[in-house]
Amino acid sequence: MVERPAGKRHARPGPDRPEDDRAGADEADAGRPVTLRDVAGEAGVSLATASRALSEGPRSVRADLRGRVFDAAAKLHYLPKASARSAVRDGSRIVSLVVSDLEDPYFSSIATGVIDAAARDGLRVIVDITRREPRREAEVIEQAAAQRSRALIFVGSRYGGKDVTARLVDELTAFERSGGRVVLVSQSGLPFDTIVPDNRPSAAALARTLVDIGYRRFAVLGHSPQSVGSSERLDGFIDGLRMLGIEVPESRILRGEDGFDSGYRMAETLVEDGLGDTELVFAVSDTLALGAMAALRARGVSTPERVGVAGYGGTSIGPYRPADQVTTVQFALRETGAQAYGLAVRSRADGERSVVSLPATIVVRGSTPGIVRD
Amino acid sequence: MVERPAGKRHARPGPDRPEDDRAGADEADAGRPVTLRDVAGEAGVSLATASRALSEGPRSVRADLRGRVFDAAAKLHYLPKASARSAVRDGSRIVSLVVSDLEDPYFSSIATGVIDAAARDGLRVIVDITRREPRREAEVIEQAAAQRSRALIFVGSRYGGKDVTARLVDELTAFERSGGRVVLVSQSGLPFDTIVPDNRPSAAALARTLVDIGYRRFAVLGHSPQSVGSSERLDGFIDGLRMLGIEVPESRILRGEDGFDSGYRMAETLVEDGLGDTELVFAVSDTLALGAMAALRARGVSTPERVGVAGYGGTSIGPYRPADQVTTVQFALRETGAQAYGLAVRSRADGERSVVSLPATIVVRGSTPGIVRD
DNA sequence: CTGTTAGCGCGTTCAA
DNA sequence: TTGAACGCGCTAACAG
Repeated sequence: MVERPAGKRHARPGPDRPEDDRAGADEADAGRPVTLRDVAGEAGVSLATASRALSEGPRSVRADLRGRVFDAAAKLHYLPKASARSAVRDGSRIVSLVVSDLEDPYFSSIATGVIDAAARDGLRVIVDITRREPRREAEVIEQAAAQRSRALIFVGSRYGGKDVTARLVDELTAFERSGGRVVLVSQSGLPFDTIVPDNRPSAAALARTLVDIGYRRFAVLGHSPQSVGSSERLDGFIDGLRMLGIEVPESRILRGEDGFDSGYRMAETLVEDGLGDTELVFAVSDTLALGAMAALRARGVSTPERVGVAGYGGTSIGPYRPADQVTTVQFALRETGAQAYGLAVRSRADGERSVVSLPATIVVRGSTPGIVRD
Repeated sequence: MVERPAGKRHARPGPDRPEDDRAGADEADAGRPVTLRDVAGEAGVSLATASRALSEGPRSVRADLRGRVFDAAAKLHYLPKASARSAVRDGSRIVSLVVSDLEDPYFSSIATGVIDAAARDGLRVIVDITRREPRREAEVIEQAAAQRSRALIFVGSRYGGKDVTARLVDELTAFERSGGRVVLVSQSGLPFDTIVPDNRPSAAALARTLVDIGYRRFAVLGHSPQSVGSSERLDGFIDGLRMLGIEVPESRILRGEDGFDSGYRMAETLVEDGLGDTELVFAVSDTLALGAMAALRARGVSTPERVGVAGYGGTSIGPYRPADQVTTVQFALRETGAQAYGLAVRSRADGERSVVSLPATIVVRGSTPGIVRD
């Protein structure tokens, strides 16, 4: 299974080899990977000295020797083998990041934040994609443990049942036993460091903003109550309006799946049932909002002129015409990734858990030009 | 720098410890990572036997012992330490993937393909983001070599000068010396396995398709000639038309930067200079095409009715109205990632290089309804 | 400040 | 088939 020619293992001259072979260093270059021993030999020092010279730590090695070692390393193209390092140092310089779908801009932005932040520390990131399959999740958590990843950052909420979640907690706990740290993003209520979007307050803030620019009569498109996040946004929005003395009639609150088509259908229903005096449609996701916008136009309701549209998420903003750009609530996703990494590597007391909430920004765009009231 | 309490290293009882401690296995569980030795002890066999029992290879171990070892491993939650494995087996079960920008759907789709394909082999993928900075590129290639990554998949074309490219080749070659394989995606002409989009033929195919559905008079928006890919698409499109006996007048060929705004400006210029009998605007990227579409409308040119618009790339397709969905050339990006991985791990003769070209699909959408001619 | 030595946790020889 | 011993490449302890 290993392709290395047998019998070569002992071929390397021991430490007792003659010292006049400095000229022979080039010839021995035949394929065999360069080790620290080669560098030490080339520089005429011991392994320990070579190791110390090349290590980051406090320099306890004479400058000239240090220089010779560096030269030798450069000449031989020496690269310290990471696995050998972590064999003795313990803990690899790797972080594991688990997402359900890397093609979703939400996740790829967070991933970017994690990777960039880790790179600043010289760490690298293994990205795993699970598609929310519990089996796959278990697999990657186990692999991360085997790899002795310094941390495991798990992004995305799970809609699974109690037992599925319990099992996940077990697996993550097992990972922690292997010496790593766990950070959850978007998944709240579990006994690990956590970063969650503050759905409710931010949806309420959006409501206030919309009222500020003149909207008074609203319709709301929600989706699956299974999704904790989307319910929170719906509630937050409605509560936010209520605080301002505005009620959304029950007949103007629709629920369906997530997705463009679902938004389209819900908006169609809305129009068929009679839009009445509705001035703005809020959808709990941007995709839903875009679908609604398309349906409104298809049904002859001009938007944003007759009815404004607002969404939530801030991820699916293409370079389209201003009137098609949806007002939304946006999260600093790259920063979120960076924060998750920060949580993962910060020192903390044993058993201490942090919960940080993701700050949001209200982004007002072409889809809600506002209404001038007098 | 290492937090492990000093002095614990030699605390573990040697192989000469009494054998009646089976009941004590649980109590000794205090934090220390479980090693193969623990498993062997628990199962009452030697390390070698435990190792063989747990290894995938040809089973040369009695069934009952095998069972005992498995039970012990499960009981102790044993996870073989990857770094120790690759210390002796050589070669880690890790692949490095280098992209310039993971938030770009082009790259995140390819990454998804690579990660999924690797997962099927039980390999995991480290993703590095370089933002096209040569220094960062050099860094991650070096880290990948230190990590002994099995392969390095480098995605995206470089627009750097000759010397920058030469240095990149050197670094990648050094990586190969470290025992890994190199696969390039979108970067052609370098001495490694390569996957490239067939820009020219696919642009020509798009041209044929557009002629098929009735278009005869074209304008073309290109961008920076530094980008090899975009020039090829431009040439391919124009040549494709020429084969059908259609010439694009030089005055209808514009060049600028890439991006929405650039497309917008170029289309403005086009309108100001007189659109004439132009029936379709082809832009060498989707983003450019969307910008052009916006500008046309802003200038009162109805699209797709008066002028159709086509783009290239197929990545920036949001869930918008049909009329805003741009006809384009689309690549199977996930599949490309999977192919790149396949190239990376396939066995091949020494020095053999493959070049595979990325198959494209012409996607006709709302922005080019066609023209009925009689 | 330097060199010698002892492992890290595994897979894999070589005898038995 | 099994076990003892070796070594992968490296860092950390211990002497000099």
